[in-house]
Amino acid sequence: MKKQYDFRDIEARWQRTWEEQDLFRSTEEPKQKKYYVLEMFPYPSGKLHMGHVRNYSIGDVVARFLKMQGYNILHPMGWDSFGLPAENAAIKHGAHPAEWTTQNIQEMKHQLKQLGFSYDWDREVATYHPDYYKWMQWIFIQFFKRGLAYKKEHPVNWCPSCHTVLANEQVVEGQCERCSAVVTKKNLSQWYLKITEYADRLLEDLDTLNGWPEKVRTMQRNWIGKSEGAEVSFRLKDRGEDLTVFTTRADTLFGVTYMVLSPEHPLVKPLVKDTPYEAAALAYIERCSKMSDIERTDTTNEKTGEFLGCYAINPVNDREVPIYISDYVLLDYGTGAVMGVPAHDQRDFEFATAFGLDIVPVVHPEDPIIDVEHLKEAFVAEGSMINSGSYDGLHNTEGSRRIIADLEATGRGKATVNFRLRDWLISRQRYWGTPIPMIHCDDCGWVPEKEENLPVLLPTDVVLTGRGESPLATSPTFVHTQCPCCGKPAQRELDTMDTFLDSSWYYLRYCDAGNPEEAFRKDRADYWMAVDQYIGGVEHAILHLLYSRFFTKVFYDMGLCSVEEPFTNLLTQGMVLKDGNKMSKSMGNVVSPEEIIERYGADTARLFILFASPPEKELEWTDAGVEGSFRFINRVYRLVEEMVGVTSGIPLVYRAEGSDDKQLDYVLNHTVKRVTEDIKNRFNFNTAISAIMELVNEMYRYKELDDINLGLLACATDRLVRMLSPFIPHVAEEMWAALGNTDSVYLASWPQYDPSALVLDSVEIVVQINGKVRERAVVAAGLDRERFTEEVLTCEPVAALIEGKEIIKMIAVPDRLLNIVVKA
RNA sequence: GCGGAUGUGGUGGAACUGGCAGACACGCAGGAUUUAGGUUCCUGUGGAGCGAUCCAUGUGGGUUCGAGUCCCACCAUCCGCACCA
Repeated sequence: MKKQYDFRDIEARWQRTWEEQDLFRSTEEPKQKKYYVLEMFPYPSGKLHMGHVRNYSIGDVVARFLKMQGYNILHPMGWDSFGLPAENAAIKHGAHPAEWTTQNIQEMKHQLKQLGFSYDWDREVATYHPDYYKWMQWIFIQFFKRGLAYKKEHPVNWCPSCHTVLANEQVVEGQCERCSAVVTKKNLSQWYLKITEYADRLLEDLDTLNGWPEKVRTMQRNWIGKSEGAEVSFRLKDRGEDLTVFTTRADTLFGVTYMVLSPEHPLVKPLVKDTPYEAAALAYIERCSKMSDIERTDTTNEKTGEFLGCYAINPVNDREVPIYISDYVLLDYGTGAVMGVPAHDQRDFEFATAFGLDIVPVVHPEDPIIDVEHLKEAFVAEGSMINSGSYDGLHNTEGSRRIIADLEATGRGKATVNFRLRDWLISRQRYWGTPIPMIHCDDCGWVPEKEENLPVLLPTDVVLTGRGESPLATSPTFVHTQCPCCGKPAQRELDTMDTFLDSSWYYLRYCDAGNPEEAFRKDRADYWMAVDQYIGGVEHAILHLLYSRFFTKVFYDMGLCSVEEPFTNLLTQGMVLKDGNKMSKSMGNVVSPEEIIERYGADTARLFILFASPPEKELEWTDAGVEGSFRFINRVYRLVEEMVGVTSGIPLVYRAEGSDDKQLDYVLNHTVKRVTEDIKNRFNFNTAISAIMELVNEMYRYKELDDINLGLLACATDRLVRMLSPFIPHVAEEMWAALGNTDSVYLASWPQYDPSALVLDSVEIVVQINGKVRERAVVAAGLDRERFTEEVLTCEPVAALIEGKEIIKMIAVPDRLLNIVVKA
């Protein structure tokens, strides 16, 4: 151990040693309790940013701590390596996306190693590797075979100038981000996964995820958006067809005064064909199709629409109501059609007001202040039914039930459930993704590639221009193939998969990475799954986490794994800020991990990040704070360096004799207790570190005393280094070795505290008069309520305090306080 | 609009079950060491007041012997969803 803290030497040396010893390699040990720590794998965009460092520092503390607690740890890392940035870089610089990606992976892997994270690199996965996407394709085929993948027409954002499909993020204010042409819509046949079939389970099982933040669970609940109601069929006047609507308010059926269809509803054009209303309706539809989604869904818009010149007949009272189209009705929710009840729905109220339609109240409020006959806004609360024939007088929730039952009896309606969640559109008209392993044959339709032919390799002979529909179409070798069914000439699917598929099962691949025979062996997945602690940014609260849950449930149903939920505990870490703002190139406030590692070393970077803020909160980056963490490491280093000289050869046993010994003994054991609990129960690394700082301060005080107990000091030093090792592993390793240990501190056990050292002889307590602190007193610890009160009252200053006062009552909390309530 | 969170010194944050508000650190001030600066070590540091004391956890109420913590109302900021019938 050098006299000076030389982080460059220390960090490089120990990283090499760990690698040589294969220290972080994990294997299945059926007899040992396991713990799977997972951090969200990065997109290899170039270099690590501070958000990554924070994410992985948190995970590394958890992994190293639980390892020392005796768990068999799985702590893997990999690369979410398909995606648009690589493709864009390729178009821009002419390099192949694979080259760009591989280079970035190398760079970032190097940085991760520089930070000393305890990853089992033998289990590294990269989604762009054929060994990985082979199994991605296999999984897709299983979904297809189970009826969970299907094709459907869907409009995409289309830039008429670039002749290409744009992702939503590439559309800026309705214009192409590259050429500013006005973006239009184009219908393409695309693949979907039937996540809606799992909507109920995805919703219900959220209740079992107690280890998730409530915020994330709520976000998922809202995203799934279950609503219970009924479908009601209205007959179209003078036509044989029905118009079916979805409503959650069947109780308001008697208040229907009009109907609205979404402009894109398939019934609209037939209804107006060759009528005087056709021209206006088509013009309105045209206008809507040109609006961006943001414009169209702006709730502050005035309600617009067109009358279609026809009527629907209300099944409950045979009333004829006019039919409109309006953009406030969405095609892909419910049936794409709505019954208009202006009295009890604010949107309908606005529409009826704008078009001069009747407003018929059918629910009477309990609140007499509201005049239902002259509403200023829709009345949406509960009440009793009026103007509703035989249902009058019923409470509206009961009325709703009865109306639905009666509609079911006459075949005019049925109770249904609707979800906000839509099926997952997974087709991407991109190159850099997993090819969808499907083949179209004129005779057999869509058939999957034979499993023995997987992977369907991503062709390299494509031309990336950023133009055209699907880049794979430019490959001369890819498109044409034979039908796996009948052997006739057939064409391959030219789209690739949404990269969210790749990241929906990578945590399972880690359990059996590199297996050439299977996506993952069941017994291995069963040993490691579920992930005990998942850590990542809250930006993935909905999509990634929902898709992963969906995949796990499908795998469970297929018998591929035994858990229905992939992530038992979830920690969403806060953002890293600088000067109160998110670090970004445009703000010019980016602090790069590189420069911090270069200047202070990885241990300082990790310590600062963990100390400055609890993990779920935002973290404000400050140079002074980094400086402080660096100073603390130096302070510890000097202390241990001195201790190595003083306590070498001293056995780690002691008896605390005097009050100074007892004080250090107490602080030491108390620190072990606090640090253990702060890490294990709360992930409050900041308070764990501050507790260690207090121990260090105490040790500095103690070592200067005349009469010191070397066994105690040696023991304190040993515990100190163990406790620091999850946070600052390199320097801890250096100190650990200097203390005479030959195995890595990673393999050492986590210290235990001695409860008897925490029992104090006496305690300082507080004396309150009427709840205000008036005096302090020292009394024996561990007294019962009566003896405690007696002791305190006989203390001299306390006796003086209450002299001449009339005591009404006393509240005693032994070992803490005595509150004396006196007459004012 | 709906849902969720947050609000404590000059700053980051602590206070876990209602029981000494401000742990730990940053910053600042002073002292020691040093030729000097830096480093290191020590001391002090919420505000007002000479003082005993008083005032302080976004604001206003309430419950309680006692409230940063529990309840009600409000304000501010952030995040998510947003014409979902």
